[in-house]
Amino acid sequence: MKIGDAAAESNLSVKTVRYYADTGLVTPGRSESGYREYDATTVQKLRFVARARGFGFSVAECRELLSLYEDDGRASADVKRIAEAKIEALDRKLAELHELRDELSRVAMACAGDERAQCPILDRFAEI
Amino acid sequence: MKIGDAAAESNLSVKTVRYYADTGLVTPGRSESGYREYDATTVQKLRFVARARGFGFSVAECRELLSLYEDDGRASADVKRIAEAKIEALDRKLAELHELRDELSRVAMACAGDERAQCPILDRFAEI
DNA sequence: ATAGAGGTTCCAGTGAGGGGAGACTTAAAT
DNA sequence: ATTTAAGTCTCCCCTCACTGGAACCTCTAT
Repeated sequence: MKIGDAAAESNLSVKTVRYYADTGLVTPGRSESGYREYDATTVQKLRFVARARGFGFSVAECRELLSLYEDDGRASADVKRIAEAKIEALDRKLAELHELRDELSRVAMACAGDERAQCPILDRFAEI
Repeated sequence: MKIGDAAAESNLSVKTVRYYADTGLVTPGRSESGYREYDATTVQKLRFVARARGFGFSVAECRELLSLYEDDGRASADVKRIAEAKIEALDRKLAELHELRDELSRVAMACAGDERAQCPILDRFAEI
């Protein structure tokens, strides 16, 4: 199957699928005329990567997960370690964003939001 | 004051301060020899931007906030609107990350994490 | 006089693609 | 059989907010 169908079947854009081939994440064949040719296995890998990306894994992490996926001799512990590191990273990010959100919310609440110039939000950013 | 001191006083890197000058976010003067010259007002603007960036605002948003900060005739409503839009964006991001975190956590919990190949995490990504 | 610290410009790269040009191939409609 | 439309190819520039480095210049201290 050609790239357009492979993209549709994996819920990725054609540009993204081409990018994944360019960076060696998947290796489609080539037709005589030079078109990339995707077989079922390769499309399945694309889908795998699309889902892992959706879970917040970087392309580099997807590469690692994909090689474990392809490795019959893998240990599930290796996969779990990657997932747990990602969960911890998500927790850190969540805590940071939450704190930001709360302080911004506090400051915004104190702002009258009228036609006057006085503004606690700007004051907070300008704080000496 | 020269760029190194301005950077130190605003908790930014020299590279960042130069970038902000290149993109017109702040406009330092120039000494005869060509060095950027930062006065107190300009350093204060750098500090303002550094804090706003720390709150998650993009440089473009900082530009907008900075122009309100400099505008004596501003209405605090304009600032509040920007802040509330950012809070809503943060809420959306938080909800998304939280959902991700929880599902990843559920899936990881189901993984034995041993030397066997069977892995619910990979299964989840490979799901048909 | 010279060493070193700090300044200048410009170029390249990051992650993960998106947009578009110009050339080519393929599939469908006439 | 021909034409047209859609799809694909490579290539290059753009994003965001910087960071790193090279080559060169200026200032200060010894």
